[in-house]
Amino acid sequence: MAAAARQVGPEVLTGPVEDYLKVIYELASRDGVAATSDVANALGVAPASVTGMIRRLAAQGLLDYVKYRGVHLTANGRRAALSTIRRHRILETYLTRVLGYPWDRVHDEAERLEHAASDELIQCMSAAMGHPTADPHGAPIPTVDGVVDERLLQTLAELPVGARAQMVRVSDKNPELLRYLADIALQPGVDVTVLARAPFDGPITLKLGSNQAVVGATLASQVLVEVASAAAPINETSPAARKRKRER
Amino acid sequence: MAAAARQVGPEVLTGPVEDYLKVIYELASRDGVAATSDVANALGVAPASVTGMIRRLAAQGLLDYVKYRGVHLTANGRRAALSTIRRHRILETYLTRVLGYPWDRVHDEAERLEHAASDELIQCMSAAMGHPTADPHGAPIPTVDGVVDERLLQTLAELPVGARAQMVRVSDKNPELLRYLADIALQPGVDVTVLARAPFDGPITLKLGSNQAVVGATLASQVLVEVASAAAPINETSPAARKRKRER
DNA sequence: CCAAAATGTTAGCCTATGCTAAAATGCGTT
DNA sequence: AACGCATTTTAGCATAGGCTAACATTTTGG
Repeated sequence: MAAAARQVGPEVLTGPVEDYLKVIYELASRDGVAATSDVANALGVAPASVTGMIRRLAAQGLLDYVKYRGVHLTANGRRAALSTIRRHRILETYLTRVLGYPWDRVHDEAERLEHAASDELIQCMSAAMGHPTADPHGAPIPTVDGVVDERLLQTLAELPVGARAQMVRVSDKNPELLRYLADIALQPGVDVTVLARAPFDGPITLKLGSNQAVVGATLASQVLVEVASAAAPINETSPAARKRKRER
Repeated sequence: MAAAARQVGPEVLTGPVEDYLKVIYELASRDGVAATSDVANALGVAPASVTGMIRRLAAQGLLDYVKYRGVHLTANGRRAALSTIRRHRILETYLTRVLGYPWDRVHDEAERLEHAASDELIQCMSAAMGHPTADPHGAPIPTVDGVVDERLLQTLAELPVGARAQMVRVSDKNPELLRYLADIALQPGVDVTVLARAPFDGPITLKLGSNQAVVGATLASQVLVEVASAAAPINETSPAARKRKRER
């Protein structure tokens, strides 16, 4: 037996196991359950490998598994997943904010470090930054006790012409996209106004500060925003978000 | 196949492989070759496991192996080992200097992170500290091109009464020892004078700044020092150091 | 409502790393 | 020079994680 390992209750989690739990958490928080093929796809492994791993994880009580029906995490599994996600996001934030690591590359680095960094170190880094609540891509950072903001957001593609919103979040997994977003200054925290939309999912014209940018529908659908209505309640679930949830 | 991996030429090095190369480098730089049982001991694995791994590493051209005669690294193996050691020591230094991580615990943390951190990240950290040349325990940090100060040092136990020296280095592997050294303020950089020595490897009385401390022979033999002669040549090899080399 | 397509699981295999027990080798001492 | 002890290697096996090919089940479209 080789691989680095992490304690969780009496159990020990290897790097690959942490990766499985993480993607299952993410898939299942969208759809309720994670499908074998989606997990395989997210991890870049064969579906058969996922079935094998899932059986081991179910035996360890980290997830519930009904053959042919997908999986979801148990309380233990969820706790472990959130711990890994916390490590990942604190690392991304630290690398970006403190070390000036380029934001399109922090993902890969954090992806490896998250399995090696102790919770104590992560706590150190978090404290050094004044305990940030979101990573550089806008993803919420779970607390040590596993509390995380799971509110659903609208995508830029859903906004009507004239809408004003704040850019909140984008996936950290696509370096080219991230570099482009940095180029046009469309990053978490900035204000966006939709100036025009071409029909049939055509390009969307945006006002970004004093500049304008025209973005395609593919890009727009990856950018999550929060409509700039006066004092939006923090746990508000928008109609569009509910719709998205049902549809997946 | 699981485990994280690192590129080195066309080859890929897993965490365990990096660990083997590291301890073989350290053992062989003392004795010329590393013995199977010493490697097994250093890594906490069975001797038979070492034999197995050694055969794979020899096949990959990372070390030279003569059955029953021990191993030493090839140029490739040495390069890989120094790269890992560099990562380890930069990490230790960064954790201590920047994050205030306790010096008796940086070893374990760095031991895991060294396999996950990219050379790019390590370079970032090194730059952020102004490219330090020694880690918090006084161990020299190899440069990116694999140059490292390999000069041999005297131990505190070897100093005659009246000698003045500078504490240079101590192993990072013993947390209790490190905590105790911090307690008595015997850390890299401080000046030490030997005030008295009891016979038969008895306790040694030291002057440390304005304080005194009495240490046992076991501790003294783990603390490496440099005699405070006026302007010691940097590559000087003391008679005592040569003697140590022969004896091992 | 049923057959084909899509999805998921099983069977059998591979590699890396580890272990124990037994056999082989090297070395210090007489 | 040889014997016995310490060291090292070999043989055989285990576990985690991965793969492909074949089989099973679910979903979907006619």
